[in-house]
Amino acid sequence: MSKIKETSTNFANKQALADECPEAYAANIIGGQWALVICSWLFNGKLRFGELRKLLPNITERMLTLQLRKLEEYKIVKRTVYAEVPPRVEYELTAIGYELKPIIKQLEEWGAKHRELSGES
Amino acid sequence: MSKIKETSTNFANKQALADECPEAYAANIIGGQWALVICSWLFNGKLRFGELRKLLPNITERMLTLQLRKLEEYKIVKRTVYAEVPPRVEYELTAIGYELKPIIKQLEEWGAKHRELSGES
DNA sequence: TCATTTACTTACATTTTTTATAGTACCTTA
DNA sequence: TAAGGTACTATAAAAAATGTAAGTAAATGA
Repeated sequence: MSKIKETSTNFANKQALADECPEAYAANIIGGQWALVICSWLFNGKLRFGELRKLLPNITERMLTLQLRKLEEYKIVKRTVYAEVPPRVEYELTAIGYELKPIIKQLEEWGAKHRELSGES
Repeated sequence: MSKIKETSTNFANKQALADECPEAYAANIIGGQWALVICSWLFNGKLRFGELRKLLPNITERMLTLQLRKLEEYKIVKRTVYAEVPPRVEYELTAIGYELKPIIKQLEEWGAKHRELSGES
């Protein structure tokens, strides 16, 4: 787990910003490299660790683990472990996680539009 | 300007993700530590460099410059330099930049709600 | 006994982002 | 002549994020 240095200026700045600005608070949570994309896939329903890995071809197991752990910590996803061998672990969005759907959808639309504009100029 | 190493795996991953997922594309653009907050302030109208610096008490001049340059590069903000001494530079959102407003507003609402949930449990 | 499967974990290396500190140019005003 | 204000730039360092490679446990089937 990537430990954050709680004495760093960066940590203090993030805290202060998040305290004042809910959008910065939100960005800290969903801001990793893969978090939004993981959520996007989970909007369609539960997925196993291995399934997610296949859907995100370039992600390493380490990064997938880290991102899922972070999302779990913030209660965006729920992790269910089945006592089987080989192990089976399923990930699904929580209620608050699912509420990201319209936001991500809008972000997608904005991104597509922005790319179009940039491509033309 | 922070140069990106175009031979790194990280660069390739970001590219590939952004190509396929508009939300990842968007996240790359507005994903910096201060970008969203800068945009938030600019929704209310033009601001000078020094005004932004005062509104973001902990930001360094370097970071503010970097973030503004990035936002300018992606046509989110427009930079206007007045040929005066001492210099005056104004920043304002472009049309596509302004279209982030509803998204950021929703993010704020989501963030506030998430924080509330986390505080209670 | 041995390989197989799955979801990790660990140690380490590299890359990217953020912070720190000290400058600079320019004209105006004192 | 000197100080002051504005929006920066240069350089270095610290911190954070991401990537690489290898290893682990535990039951099952061969």
